Amino acid sequence: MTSSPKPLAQPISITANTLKVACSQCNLRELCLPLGLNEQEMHKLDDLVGTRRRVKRGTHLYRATDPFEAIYAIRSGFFKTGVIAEDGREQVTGFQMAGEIMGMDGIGTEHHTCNAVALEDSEVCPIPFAKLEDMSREIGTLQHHFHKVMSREIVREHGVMVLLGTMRAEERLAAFLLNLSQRFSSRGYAPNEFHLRMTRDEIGSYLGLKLETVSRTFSRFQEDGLVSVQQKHVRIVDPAGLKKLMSRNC
Amino acid sequence: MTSSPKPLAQPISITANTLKVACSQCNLRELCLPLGLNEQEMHKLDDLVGTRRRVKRGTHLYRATDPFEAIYAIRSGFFKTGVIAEDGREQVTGFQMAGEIMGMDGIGTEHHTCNAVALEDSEVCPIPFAKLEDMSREIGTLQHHFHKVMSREIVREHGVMVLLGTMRAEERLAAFLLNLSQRFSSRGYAPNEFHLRMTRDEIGSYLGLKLETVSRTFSRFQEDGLVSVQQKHVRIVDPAGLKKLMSRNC
DNA sequence: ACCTTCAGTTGACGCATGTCAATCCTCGCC
DNA sequence: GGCGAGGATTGACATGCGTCAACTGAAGGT
Repeated sequence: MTSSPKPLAQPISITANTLKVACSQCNLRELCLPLGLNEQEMHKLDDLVGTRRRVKRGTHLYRATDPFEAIYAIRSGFFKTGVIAEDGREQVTGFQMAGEIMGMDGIGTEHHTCNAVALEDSEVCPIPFAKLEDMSREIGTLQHHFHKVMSREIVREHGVMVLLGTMRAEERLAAFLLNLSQRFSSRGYAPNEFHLRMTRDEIGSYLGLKLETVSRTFSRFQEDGLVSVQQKHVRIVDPAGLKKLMSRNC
Repeated sequence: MTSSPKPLAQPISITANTLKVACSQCNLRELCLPLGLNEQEMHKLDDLVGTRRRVKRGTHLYRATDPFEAIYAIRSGFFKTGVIAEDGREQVTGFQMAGEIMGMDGIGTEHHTCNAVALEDSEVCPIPFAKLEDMSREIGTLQHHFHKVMSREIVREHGVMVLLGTMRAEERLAAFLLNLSQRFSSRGYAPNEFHLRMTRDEIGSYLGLKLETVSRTFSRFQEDGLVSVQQKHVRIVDPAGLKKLMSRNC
């Protein structure tokens, strides 16, 4: 159903039975924390990253209030992060895929402030944060790149604020699909055909909509020939049409 | 009209005619970047921070696409930050006051991604970012505190996402007022009486509402005896009532 | 002090999205 | 292979907020 991954630049095969895989050998390194490091620096990073941790679908990688010790690079799989307000309302704050970094919300308060849940069986590389700071003091490239990663998270959230603050349902869903498409694409997957890992309810929470509205909007897109949807399987038929939809009504 | 500032802990008088004022002498240091540094480290930081820059009301501190060179600590005044989507829609992403740090959105792309506009005559302390990274490699405390500042920005934005994604107009405005109240309070100003520096339109943009809705909601709060509003002057009459409003209807 | 301009308030009305409910579809499990 | 449960779809109806418009009030400049 889902398209198979195409290799990224310089693919490197990994022996299947080693749980600990070095950054220097990881085919995600161009998307992940090691970006920009030279050979020697990358090997130092290998020592930093802990052994990989499997997270089964539906289970938490961390929960709000857990003590903060590490950030996590996603080696494979798919996650959602979300916060729960005092009164119990839940808001999905993001969906994360391979090569992305999670857990930076915990630095400020020494404990996590979101929940992170695997939406499919996944693997993460824990990066003990105290050690990351130590190594950042030695390797300027690493320090700078980590700052970039955090900054981009801030900018990503600005984008979500624009979405939630100014867009109508159709525009929100179009923006969501195009964003997923772009991220799958940059990981070597087909940009226009993919499997949604999350439910309509989770999409709705992320987009500030009710699940019924998400479902109806998908149906409308299908009627209009923009996408073809069957449950969680999505094919973007008319990417340009989706883009145009987002810039109308200004 | 507005209450006068009460001194923070350990107030230190500043000679009025020096434009460059050291962090070590700044009465905002407990709120700002130097937090947690010892005497010696603080003096190093003094060399890092550039001369203060005045920003007149209504003018930009920086604009989206400006090359990124420094982050800014607000010495005095009040700012808004916002992004403009491709199609021209504007979304206010935050309001910043003394002691807060702005500009971290620019790290990831080497140029700023928001606009920052002074809502009253203000002063900022520019912190050249390359130098901050250099010094962070020497002073672990500074490095760690900077990471905390960025992390808290991420968490703050999560809060805005909850607001925009799940709250109704009344709840949004109540949350907004209580947030301002808390921040004024921690700067030594009266928590329950303050002057809004922004227009109804800017509040609306931040809260994902139209200015008419903001205005109507203020009026309703006044009828219900929660606040007393006259244009930009706000007095919170019943803080507990506002808080209760936010946790209803879950 | 007056005028101009911009911000804020208020009302009437419409629409997009939420709410409630019934039904259908899929997938995993026995 | 059939069954059960949860996810998804669709319809009918309700409502909160947006839109449009008129009016009021405050601030700033000459």
